[in-house]
Amino acid sequence: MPAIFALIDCNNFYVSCERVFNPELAGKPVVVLSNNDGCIIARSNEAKELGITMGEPYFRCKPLLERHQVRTFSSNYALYGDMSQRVMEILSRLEPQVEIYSIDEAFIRLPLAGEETLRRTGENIRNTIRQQTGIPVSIGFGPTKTLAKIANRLAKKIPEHGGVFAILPGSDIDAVLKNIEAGEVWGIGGRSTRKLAGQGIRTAYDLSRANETWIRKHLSITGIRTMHELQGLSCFSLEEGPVPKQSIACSRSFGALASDLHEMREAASSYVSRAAEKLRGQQLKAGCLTLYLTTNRFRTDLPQYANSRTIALPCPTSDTAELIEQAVRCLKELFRPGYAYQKVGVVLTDLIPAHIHQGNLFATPRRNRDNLSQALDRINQRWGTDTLQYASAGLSKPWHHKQAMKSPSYTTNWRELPVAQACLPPRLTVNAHTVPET
DNA sequence: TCTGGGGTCCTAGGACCC
DNA sequence: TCTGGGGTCCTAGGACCC
Repeated sequence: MPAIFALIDCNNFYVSCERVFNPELAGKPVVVLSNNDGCIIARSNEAKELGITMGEPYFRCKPLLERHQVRTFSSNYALYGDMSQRVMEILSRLEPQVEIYSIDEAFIRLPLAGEETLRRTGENIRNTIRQQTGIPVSIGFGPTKTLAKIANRLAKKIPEHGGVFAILPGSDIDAVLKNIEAGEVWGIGGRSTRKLAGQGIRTAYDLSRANETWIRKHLSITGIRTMHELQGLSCFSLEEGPVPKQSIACSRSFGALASDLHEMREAASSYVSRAAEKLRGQQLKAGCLTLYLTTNRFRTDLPQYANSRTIALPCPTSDTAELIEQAVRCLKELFRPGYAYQKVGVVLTDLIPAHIHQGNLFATPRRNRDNLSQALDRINQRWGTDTLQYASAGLSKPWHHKQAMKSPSYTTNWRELPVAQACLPPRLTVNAHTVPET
């Protein structure tokens, strides 16, 4: 049966999450900053209109933000992650075939139908999500994922579409593609855009009619797929169910540049702990650990150094202590005194399911500490991150990143629940903020 | 002074095998 | 003087995504 794809995309997702619990932000310019309050990663439409660009360093646009009284937030991933889960659950209730593509996007696949039917389906999804979470979404339909992405962009960009737009097979797709720049196409980044422009390929339409041999040579097989998708030939299928991860990483920029091995060791231990927690959360073990460190590449006035080291673990593991031990070994090898470091990070790879036990003939067997890890995770889930942690991660954490303007974790922390006030009879106020006895 | 973090896929080239 | 062909695996680097 012929099918059609739809892309459901939350509008300005992080900003919308902040607005759900802070209605006075509606209609005002709002931005959300990256970790460490480094740069802009989400903007409300009002903020976009002020000319604030994606990825712009905060310190550079700060005067503009202040001049226009733009409400500025540090990123609050506990909130965004939880809101995302709610949106995806609703979508999965409404539609049988769903692929969660990112924190704020999902593809669905549904039987091909007429424009009116699709519009009604789209509006129903849009209204249900809006009503049950407060998050506004846009929906684009298309015969391929790439075309659904373009339809979504148009649903968002042109207010007359009311947040839902369909590109139907058999319709005048070329006319739509002629108004889309090549660089706006999913999978065509900055480098490819420049290469294409050199060949006079400027629009999505041009790309759909380009010379395949040239595309194959300069944009590889992925470019060919994108080209076919623009022609309406589906090359990317719907990935349902969780796709097993190839790697799990954790890294942060320091709040201030660090040149002390002891501080770096604490940070590395802390990131390893987080990565190991994720690993166990997905019932995986890692066979390989990479540690990397780098100075601040923007500080050209300072000496630069970046390096990484990868080691195969004696046996695949998810044990925090063991991973910390290996990471610290790498760190000591990589660390050079005399540099101001900006970041250290850890990547776990060669992931295998935790229930597979592959021994190593030459390694000294380790005590199985799965029970310890489980207890650790349960305590931290129940009482909050880092209630219990390894001492090597340090307590004062001077390297910790900035997060000066974070909103409360409204939906994931009992102590930060929003306060609802009912003022029914005069002078009687009910404060519904409850904190469980601990 | 201050510039994020976590992922995926593809390719070319080297090393190695028979 | 002459020096194959076919294949795999690994890695680093590039490009892209949100």
